[in-house]
Amino acid sequence: MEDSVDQHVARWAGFWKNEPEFAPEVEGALVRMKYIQRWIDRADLAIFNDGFTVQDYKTLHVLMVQPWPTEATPAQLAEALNVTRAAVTSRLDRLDEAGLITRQIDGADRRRVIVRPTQKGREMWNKYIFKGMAVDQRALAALRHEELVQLNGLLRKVLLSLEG
Amino acid sequence: MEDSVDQHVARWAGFWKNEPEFAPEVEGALVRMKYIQRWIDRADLAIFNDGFTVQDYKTLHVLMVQPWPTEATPAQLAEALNVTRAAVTSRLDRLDEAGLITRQIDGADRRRVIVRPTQKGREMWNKYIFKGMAVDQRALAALRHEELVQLNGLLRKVLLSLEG
DNA sequence: AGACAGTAGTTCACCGTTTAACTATCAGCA
DNA sequence: TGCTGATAGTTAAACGGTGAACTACTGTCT
Repeated sequence: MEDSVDQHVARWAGFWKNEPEFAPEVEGALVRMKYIQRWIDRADLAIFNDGFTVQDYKTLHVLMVQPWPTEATPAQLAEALNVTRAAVTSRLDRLDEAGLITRQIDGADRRRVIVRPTQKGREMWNKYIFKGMAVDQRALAALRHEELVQLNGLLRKVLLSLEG
Repeated sequence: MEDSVDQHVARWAGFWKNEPEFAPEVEGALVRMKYIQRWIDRADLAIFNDGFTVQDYKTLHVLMVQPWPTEATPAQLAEALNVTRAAVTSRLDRLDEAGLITRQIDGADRRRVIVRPTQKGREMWNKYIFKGMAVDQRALAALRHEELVQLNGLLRKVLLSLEG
């Protein structure tokens, strides 16, 4: 059965009939990933309707999933979030304001700031983490466990080549 | 062999040992897709170093891959680009300024604007389209053709369930 | 010890996007 | 024909991000 991407790709193939640079399976796979991502982004957005934004959540999340102890520097968070340190500064300002995290200057290296979740921050994270995972599961619900393993195998192969 | 995502997921699994809501294969697959997407975004960014930006390109691209005839309304472009119509307006202002597209009021419905690429716009698109596809191919170069087909099969299955 | 390059975080100006008005137009209906 | 509600696109203010300057601090080399 055909999805919307099959139609797109078929149309593009018309343009580039004789172009070896056009690989339908490559374009198809990437567009599909983008569509799935988009679907999840929209579903995630619907979860956060109050003052707590999806950026706030993601920032809190990368902090919470740090290896024990649960703490990180702004630079580490910036790397994990794929934003600049400047952006992290303003996000932390908001989280700090809301009492969800604390910032403490590192005694051993006074340039560094150590960010930690407060109790309230942990609770806020807990409130949303399962909703987020539920969205993810709904997104991939069409695949059986065996197919998920297969998918991960293929994606892992790709990622290893990019990371190497 | 393990990639970086295996490590992340293994750590998360520590948190949620007994939580049925946490599905390692689901989280793994989605994070991997995100990482691949991120790698491509960065590579794409490197292609556009002159005044022509990646947004300009993407806007031109979704216009060019329209079914014949090559024309679209701002609203269609906004949908395809996943941005608001307001954002499209400002993008089109730039493209118009640069002489890459034309805007013409639809005679049949004078609220509508029909956007078309100029000859110069077509040439600009042609200049970059193959570079973009080369990046895409490099991203998935680790997979053989047979594996790409398999990957598309799995992703198609997902997308069909989301579109249905 | 003092100079100096390097690093962590913040601040600031700029840019693109969003959200919310606002204008112009269309279609339906009294 | 003239309301009325809906729709397409634009405009304006607010927001979040980037990149570059800036501050504070560290570690090394002489």
